[in-house]
Amino acid sequence: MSEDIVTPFRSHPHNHQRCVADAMALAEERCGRRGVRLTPIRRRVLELIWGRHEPVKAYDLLDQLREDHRGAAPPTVYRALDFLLEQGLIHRIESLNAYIGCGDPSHPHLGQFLICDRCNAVAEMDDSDIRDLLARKAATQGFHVNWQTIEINGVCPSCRAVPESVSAGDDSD
Amino acid sequence: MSEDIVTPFRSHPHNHQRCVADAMALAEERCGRRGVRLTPIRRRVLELIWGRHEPVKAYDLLDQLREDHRGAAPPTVYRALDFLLEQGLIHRIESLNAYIGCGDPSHPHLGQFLICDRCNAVAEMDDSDIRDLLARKAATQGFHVNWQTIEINGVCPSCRAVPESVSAGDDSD
DNA sequence: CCAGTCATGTTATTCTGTTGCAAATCAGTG
DNA sequence: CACTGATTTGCAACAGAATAACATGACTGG
Ligand SMILES: [Zn+2]
Ligand SMILES: [Zn+2]
Ligand SMILES: [Zn+2]
Ligand SMILES: [Zn+2]
Repeated sequence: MSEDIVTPFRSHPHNHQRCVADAMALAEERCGRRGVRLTPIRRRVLELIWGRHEPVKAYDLLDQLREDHRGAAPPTVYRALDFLLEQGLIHRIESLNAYIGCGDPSHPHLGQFLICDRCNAVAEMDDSDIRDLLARKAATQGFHVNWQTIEINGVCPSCRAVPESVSAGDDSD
Repeated sequence: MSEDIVTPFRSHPHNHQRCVADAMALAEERCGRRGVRLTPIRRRVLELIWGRHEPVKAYDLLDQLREDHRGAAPPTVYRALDFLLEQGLIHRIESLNAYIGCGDPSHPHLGQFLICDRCNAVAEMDDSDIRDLLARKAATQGFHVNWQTIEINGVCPSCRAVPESVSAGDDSD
């Protein structure tokens, strides 16, 4: 199947405790298998990212990190983020300068992201149709693709079901 | 035709003087028609962006701007950039924090960008197949699309024709 | 001329991310 | 254990990207 919804919109409340726990377990396992170290700082940052189901900013992470890790500085969090990105455990959302947990770190991939402008929810897809179409279109230009950044902004299902004004941000444009 | 190459890779050297002049003329015309003012600062910034056929950084623009416009400050250039973005005369490349001239400002559009990691060349597409596929895929998630950021990194045709080491950046990964 | 809008000047600040080097920790080795 | 080399962290400074806030100037239309 071409369409792989890695992280859907969390419309119905889910067991988030478990959701995070699963993600952490996957991460542990993956790092073990790869022979890289998911150190306490890295683990904590990943936890903080998963804690919200939204894109998280580096300096927000830093603030939270400082609460129980006195002496944390920008490099602390950026190094952890670099590690997590390398291991495919998180993704960076370029258009937001923010980071989000990867819903399927079992194989490395670039995701395609649906970003709700009202509630900040993000769904991750990993759709081969999209990947392939872009690669094909690029090829017609003689271009060889190494990396794709696909970020789609709009309104998620939950927010569409709601009168404009209720959700976060008064964008009565 | 679905495939619209707005700005192709400039493989053969082209008449860049004219290329810029045309772009400026289009911009003048478009602003006139829209009843907005392409002031000297805005015009200069657009010129500077077109001067290179690459993504240009805001602070590089600022430096250049200062050469003949003493007293230019960050807001000077960011305000000009905002204006040019609004008028669809330039695009912002999110993954680079950089700006590039739009090859077809005649109608407003989001572009899809092919970015060469070796030589920094960028080609702009505005391909309805891509746009539509993404909209369709988003729709299957109940998502309504307002905006798309499509940035594809890789190697452009000219650079593919050249042994790795010659071009900028030693990425013998 | 006056008021209103748009554009610019100016200063400071915030947010985002990196560099460089020293200290600590860890894994393997004899 | 002690020695070594690699990885990770601590720390201080800095660079780069963007915005806030408020004053000033310039171009409208009456
Ligand atoms: Zn969850
Ligand atoms: Zn993912
Ligand atoms: Zn364009
Ligand atoms: Zn190239």
